Amino acid sequence: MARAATTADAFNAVAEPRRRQILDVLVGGERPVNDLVAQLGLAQPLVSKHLRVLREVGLVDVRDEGRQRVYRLNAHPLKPIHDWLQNYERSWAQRFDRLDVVLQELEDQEKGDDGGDE
Amino acid sequence: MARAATTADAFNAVAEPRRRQILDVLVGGERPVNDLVAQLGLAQPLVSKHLRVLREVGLVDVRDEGRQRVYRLNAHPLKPIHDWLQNYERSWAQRFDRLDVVLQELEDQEKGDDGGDE
DNA sequence: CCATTATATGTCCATATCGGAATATATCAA
DNA sequence: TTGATATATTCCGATATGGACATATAATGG
Repeated sequence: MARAATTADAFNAVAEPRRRQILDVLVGGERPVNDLVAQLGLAQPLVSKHLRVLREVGLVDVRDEGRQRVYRLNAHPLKPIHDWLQNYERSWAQRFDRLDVVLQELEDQEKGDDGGDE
Repeated sequence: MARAATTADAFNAVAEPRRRQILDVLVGGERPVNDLVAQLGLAQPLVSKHLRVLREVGLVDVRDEGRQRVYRLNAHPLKPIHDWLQNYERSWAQRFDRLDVVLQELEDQEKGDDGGDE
């Protein structure tokens, strides 16, 4: 077996930076392919292929609008990623027990502070 | 160019399910490799290889403890993923404006319901 | 019908994957 | 030293990628 298909998962689909860029544009509202091509400065076939992957994972929907195809974001499949991350949120918010970090922490607290930990 | 290396990113590293499983175990505290092998039921070399990837991305730290190597979670590299997702959180929380979805929504509410969305 | 615009698909290549099997390395024990 | 235990690395094969380029499909306007 090789690496899981990019279409296997939102995890896999979103691992590709261009694909993330595409979604980032689509958060601003639906767009026809050429808009994406222009905004991202990528070759049109590339964009189409990335859109295919996103579509297969359900991250975008398409609508035919005359000779254009308008793509629209559907963020739902991202939720599992978010959910998975929840377990770890505390881990990067919380201080580590490595000595240097702990010292930093103490220093910060001594300094008066204006916010507890978030 | 082929697909980005798994070690390129936390995004890429975490796209692999087993790697996520490993991290999921490590949230519970540091573990030597064999513990992971046992808990995950994977071949030892496989686990070692996945751990290498996680190490290269900085998601785990290692400590030598006698003849064992104890791995410890470092969730920091996951933060970029979380940050990226923030833009989309509203998108799956909010209701969509597609007619069918809206109707569904109304229906569900009328029905009293015993399960929201998953 | 033909040309043009908008998008999708197919072919090719270099690259890197995950997993399995075998083996290397390292530490401890007798 | 020899052996056992714990972990890492190497070699292999099947697979699929992203990108470049060429081409197919589809809709629109003469």
